[in-house]
Amino acid sequence: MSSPQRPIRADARRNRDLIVETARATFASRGVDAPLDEIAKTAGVGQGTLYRHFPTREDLIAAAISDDVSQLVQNSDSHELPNDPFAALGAWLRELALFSRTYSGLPNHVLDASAGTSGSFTEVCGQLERLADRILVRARESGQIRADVTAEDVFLLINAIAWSLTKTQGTKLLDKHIEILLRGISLDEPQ
Amino acid sequence: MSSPQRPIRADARRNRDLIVETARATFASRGVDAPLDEIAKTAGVGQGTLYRHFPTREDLIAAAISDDVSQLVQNSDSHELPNDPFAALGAWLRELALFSRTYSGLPNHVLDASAGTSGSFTEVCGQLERLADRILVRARESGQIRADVTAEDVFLLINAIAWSLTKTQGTKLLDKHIEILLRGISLDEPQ
DNA sequence: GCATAAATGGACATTGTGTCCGTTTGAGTC
DNA sequence: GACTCAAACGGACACAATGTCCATTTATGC
Repeated sequence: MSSPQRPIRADARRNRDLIVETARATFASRGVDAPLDEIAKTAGVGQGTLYRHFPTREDLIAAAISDDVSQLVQNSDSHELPNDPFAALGAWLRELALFSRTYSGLPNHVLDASAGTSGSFTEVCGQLERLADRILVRARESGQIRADVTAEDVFLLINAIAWSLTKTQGTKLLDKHIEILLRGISLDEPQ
Repeated sequence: MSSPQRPIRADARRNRDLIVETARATFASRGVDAPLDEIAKTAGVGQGTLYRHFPTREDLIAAAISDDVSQLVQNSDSHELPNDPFAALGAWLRELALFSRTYSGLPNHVLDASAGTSGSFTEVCGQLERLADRILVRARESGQIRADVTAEDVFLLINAIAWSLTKTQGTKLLDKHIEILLRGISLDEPQ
């Protein structure tokens, strides 16, 4: 269909990478709602350049977290090795929540992205959602999860939990709330 | 300690009430993050007037939702009549979540307020949190709730659920997620 | 009526977003 | 190596929202 008429220019590629790298650092330290002009300035490019490469903030977020998400997808494989799909689900949910924390404010955008139908950020979230579905289905097939609980439910709930604890230190509450969630969606009492 | 040196002036009181009433309507229709200058303009007062009465947005939100919260507190009494504290908890959580929905964006501020230590909005949230505690304790005493689950947990979780469904129509998902929460915090399987 | 402090309201400074457009520059061509 | 031209650049600008400041107005007690 649409073949790249011309290869991307070297300086453009360089600037793009520089912006993404700067955004990653800035988002990690100041949250994903950090001023974009500050990122542009730190990267040493004009605002126009930043906005041409990433028309919306979420496009930039998508580019910034893309590597982390890939990592998350890979890690899920290692969780699936042990033959306890339920435990694998719990471990992965925990990892997802901890990741959310790395970039403060992220859950807000994840929620927005679920509503949207296109865009690179929605794409990245879709990856995670599909992965959640795979892991959930496996746990359900092994008879540990209620049949009426969908991946959408679990994804919404874990994102909500991550959101409500973005300003909380430590993992005590997080672990507790994940455990409550798991108990709520499990088929029979885990005890 | 601090006696009111002078009674509040009549025009000030009138303007204050006008602002609150306008804010209620605006917050209900456009969410609690609606521009404050728009509220001032709609109320027919200057921005300075609005900001003197309500130095922060959350002060204004507190004033706007104060009546609703009182209503919520009163309703809880009627829920407590039936001798099933667990069901009463569920009914009240549902009502709280539905209330959150009335003012889109509210859960964000509720979360912020939990961190803060003063301010009228924190005050209002405190009312709700104490109420949650009372209802939870009653359910726990009747042996239906896990001992390690606190009112803070429940308040955080119901707020998180309400947050994640602010843009969702209907109550299907909401009811489902509340049910998952209840199951997660219950002592033995409700089935 | 008059004095006075409270209350007013809109101009202003500030911060962040996103667009526009004159200028610069990289990459093929001769 | 000079030339061309579209791609890329960057910062000025328009816009939106927040919160402050202060000259003016007004309600209230005397």
